Amino acid sequence: MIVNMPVNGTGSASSPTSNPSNNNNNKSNATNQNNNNTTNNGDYNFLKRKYDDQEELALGQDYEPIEGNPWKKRHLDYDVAGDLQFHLQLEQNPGNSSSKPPAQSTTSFINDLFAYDSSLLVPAAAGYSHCPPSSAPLEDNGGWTGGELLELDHRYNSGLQAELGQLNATLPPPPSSQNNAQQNPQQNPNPGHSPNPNNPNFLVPQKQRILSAGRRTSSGSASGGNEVVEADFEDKNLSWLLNFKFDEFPHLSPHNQAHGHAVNLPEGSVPQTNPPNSTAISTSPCSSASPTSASVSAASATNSNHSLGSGMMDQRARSPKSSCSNGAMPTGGGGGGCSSGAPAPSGGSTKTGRKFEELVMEVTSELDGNDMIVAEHVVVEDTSSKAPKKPPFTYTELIEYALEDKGELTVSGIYQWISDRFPYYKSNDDRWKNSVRHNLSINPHFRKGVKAPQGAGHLWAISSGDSAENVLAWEHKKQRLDLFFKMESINRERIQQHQQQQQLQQQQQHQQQQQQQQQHSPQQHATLQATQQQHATQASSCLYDEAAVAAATLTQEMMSSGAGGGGSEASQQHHHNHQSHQNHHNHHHQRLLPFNDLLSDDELRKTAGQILNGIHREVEVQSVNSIISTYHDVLLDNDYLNPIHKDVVVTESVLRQQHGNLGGGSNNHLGGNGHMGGGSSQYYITEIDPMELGIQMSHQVEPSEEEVLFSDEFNLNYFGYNTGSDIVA
DNA sequence: GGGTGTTTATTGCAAG
DNA sequence: CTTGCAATAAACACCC
Repeated sequence: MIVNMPVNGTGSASSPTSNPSNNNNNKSNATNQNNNNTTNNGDYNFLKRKYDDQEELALGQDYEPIEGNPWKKRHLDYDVAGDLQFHLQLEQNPGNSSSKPPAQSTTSFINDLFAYDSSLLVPAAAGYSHCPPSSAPLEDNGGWTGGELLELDHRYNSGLQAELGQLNATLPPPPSSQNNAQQNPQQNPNPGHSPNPNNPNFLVPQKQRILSAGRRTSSGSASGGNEVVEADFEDKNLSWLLNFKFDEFPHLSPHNQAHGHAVNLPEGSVPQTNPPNSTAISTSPCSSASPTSASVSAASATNSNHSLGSGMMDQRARSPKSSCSNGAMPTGGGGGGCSSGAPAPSGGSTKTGRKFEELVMEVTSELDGNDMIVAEHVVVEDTSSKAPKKPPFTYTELIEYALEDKGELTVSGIYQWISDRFPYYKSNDDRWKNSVRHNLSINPHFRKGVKAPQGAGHLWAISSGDSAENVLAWEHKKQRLDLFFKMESINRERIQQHQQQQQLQQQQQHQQQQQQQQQHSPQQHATLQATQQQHATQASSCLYDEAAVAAATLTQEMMSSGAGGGGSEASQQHHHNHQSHQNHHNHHHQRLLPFNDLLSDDELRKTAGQILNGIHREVEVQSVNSIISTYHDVLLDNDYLNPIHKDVVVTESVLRQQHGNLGGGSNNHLGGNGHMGGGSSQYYITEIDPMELGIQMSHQVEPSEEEVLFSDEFNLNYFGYNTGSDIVA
């Protein structure tokens, strides 16, 4: 790894990493470092000692002061030797000690897509049924447990990892003969240049999804996928998608949003109304949505060859291993590990056999409100008899949520934030707090800021990281959190419905019995009434489980912050009466989602372009491998952005000739070579001439059909092997 | 003394 | 089986 971090004239405040004494594990030295930190306002130990001796960053060189989370401009380039050089530059001076980065352009864009996401997911497929209907009795193993969420996350990532593996094969070789990248000699005719921006295949998946995202709902049956899906016709070069324009998606324009970005729905989709069965969809508690997600050294977090990062990304990619933290964690056990050390480990079961697609559909169709069949499959979990379940989030995530939400918090503030939202951590057992402190210390993702105004301790914040991958990674995490509360909310709603049904039945029975008892003893009637009252009381106690409290807290906080700016820590702690807030869910959702920092069309387009182009040579990476893993990991892991079937893309990109219309198309630039096989539907370019777009096709000589079909992993993945298989997420 | 911050060690799990 | 990670426990030191 070769890292070059030139100083860019933005101050010379010292940093811990510039202090050689920090590179040891001597405890006294560590303490000294802390002392030093506290004397310097901009001296954050964002690169912790644990990793100092592991990373190969030029620690002796000057680092930028990270005070105020300055945006850093990362630049990737090759040096004369052909090695990748990682440049880190400040785009602007840090303003003050505030941890919130000033710019949210990228985030805003991602937020658009994120909000967009809910309308992109495939409606519930008819016929699947893996859960008891809503009328089923409450069961302990029903509902969405943390394990399920993890499972969902895992399956989601696993599928994308496979996709990533195929995509990697399409990446261009590095400029030199070094073997630090996966190479595909068929690609990138200009190996001497920066790797990815000129490689259309590298970019297409994202563009493709976004393109289809904007038009999916108008496609109708285009995603049916009955027809034989054939390899993309126009070579492995999918640069035609560069024609993609955001102008086609007015809903992505901030000018079309009255108050920030509401939940954007693609054209033709039904605006979300709060369906009778739907519940308050928790907005993100991290409304600020600062794109400061991953480690300041995102490269470290994504470089598989180094353990510099704490594994935020890895953790996400391997979320199942966090199963020890979910509700299905093994009970009992002893000692450390993932066993019970937490306050109240609860039982529960996982549904590992459940298909990811089903899970996604269940969750997301609640968002759409279009298919309440899905809601019928969401099982209610009666949590009244159990201690709060451990949330399916790692301590790192919890801390990150807290810090992203509040910007800066003391340790006690982090405690408070977590315990406010997760009653699991309300326990008197403070062992988890030790873990929180431990995480803060060892995880370079968190940085210790200035001393707290009062009391002991310091303010903690997220280490800066503005790269698109970090933004997307954060969005992914945020979505997970939203998903968690969402499902808990749904679960809670179901409990209520169930109780209402029960009460209704009881009332009916009561009336019937009353009629009957008019002919019998009045004493029996009184006994029956008492019994029914008792049941009703027990049922009502089911309402306020962990999720209820958490969701209520979030909702109230969102409402207050949306009305008058960010509330203080002390103002967030009202947990009651959450139901009343649900009635105003939609309004809150629009108002409170972090879409306030709007961009102009040009900015939006530019930002989108940066993301789609792999940040265009400004990717924070340490090697070509890192480019691959970083970019793909994040973008693909966040594939929820555009889970659109290729058919939709092809059809709506005017690349498909309808059944029977093939052949003889005068606008077919590729003529008869467009035939991609014996299938009944064929893809070929109709009106878009890549050359007109200034796109140089990778094959100047038309390849053979077989070559086109089988030489490109991307096409195989996206256009060859997925016949009729809808990509759900 | 309690809160905070750091470090080390251990354990269990999942993935390779 | 190895490795990496998260969770947990514990010790220690500093600060208020």
